[in-house]
Amino acid sequence: MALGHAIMTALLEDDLSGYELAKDFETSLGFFWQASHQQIYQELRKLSAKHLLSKREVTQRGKPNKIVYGMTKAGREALAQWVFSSTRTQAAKDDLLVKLYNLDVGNAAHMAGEITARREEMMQRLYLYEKIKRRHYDTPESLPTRRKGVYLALALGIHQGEQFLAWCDEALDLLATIKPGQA
Amino acid sequence: MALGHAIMTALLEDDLSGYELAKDFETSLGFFWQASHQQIYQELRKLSAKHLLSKREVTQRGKPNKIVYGMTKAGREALAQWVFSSTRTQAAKDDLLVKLYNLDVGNAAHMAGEITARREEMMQRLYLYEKIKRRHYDTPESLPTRRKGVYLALALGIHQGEQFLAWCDEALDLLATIKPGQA
DNA sequence: GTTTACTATGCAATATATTGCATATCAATG
DNA sequence: CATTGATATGCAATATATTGCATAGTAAAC
Repeated sequence: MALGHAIMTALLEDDLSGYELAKDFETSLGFFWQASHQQIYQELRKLSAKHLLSKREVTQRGKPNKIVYGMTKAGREALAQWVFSSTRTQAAKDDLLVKLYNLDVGNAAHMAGEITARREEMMQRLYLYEKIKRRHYDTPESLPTRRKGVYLALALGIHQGEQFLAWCDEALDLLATIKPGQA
Repeated sequence: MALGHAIMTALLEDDLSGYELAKDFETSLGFFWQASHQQIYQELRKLSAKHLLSKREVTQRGKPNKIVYGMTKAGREALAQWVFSSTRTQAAKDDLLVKLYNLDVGNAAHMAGEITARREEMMQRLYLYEKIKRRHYDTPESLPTRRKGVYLALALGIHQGEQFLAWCDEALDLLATIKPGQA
């Protein structure tokens, strides 16, 4: 139940409602673990049923009331223990790669278009990563321990992003050599 | 139904049984899309129910009979069309990154162990990738179109793998600075 | 003043994935 | 000769994820 652990991780420092969590997942931890609001709401209910999270309703003016979740002692313990479980590498399942296996003269231009779009997307994400890095994680050695971990996740995102850009360029070059009428 | 498309892609060149497909998925396409045999068998039945695959039973001596699947005309058309659908980037969901957000002095040594294991795994995979590349994809510009696509997938795997190794080294260096008794 | 966007949560149905188990034959290992 | 491993397929149950829809108030835009 990795989503549960991702949610608990996000709740380590702040108590949040499902809506706030869903927003959070679009940035920060969500860079590495995406989840829709439906998934988050369901998981929150499960986790609080297991007493890993506490819930309390917060009355609001002008807005619907929200249900704010927070970690319980049991939750903190379960999360801390989970870190010690061993997990294997998971292959990144990306449609783009399956599509590449289907490359032919007829779809080469479309593939180049998709790769260009991905490149653009990644550029924007990298810009954001770099901004966060410069602002909060400039001198990793002097960070408190937990933030060193966050820095490492960010560093992986940056490295992989940069390498992805380089790959896009290589791919676009090679795709450009594919002309209709060839084998 | 991306798994279905991955399966059809694997069946483009050869007709295969579920068992053979499951083996194939451990190498080649499976580098980029993992699936268990249960998933594959179920998906095969669905695809043949939709007439995207044909099935025939092959009697064997000394082994259980196998059911061999092959692409139908409808399957080839559906697959070719799917390539033109647009798909977004999916964040790689990796437990390791969520765990890193939970880094503290107590689990730093464990995290270093996991990263070392991942590094080792990746080294072996890279060795395999490089072997395949040298043997079959040495001069990408002169490959037939479809194999250019496979080459690009492989190139992405190699680039990302190499960058992952570099990240592991950085991570292990930083983790080594975490000593019990610090903040 | 009506449409759109944001806050906030949820149900229901379907699709996809994982885990555990079951069956059956043959070949090789110990 | 009993166990293990490879070949070959499958059911059932559960877990996880996606899609579409529903509700409901406020604020800002047009």
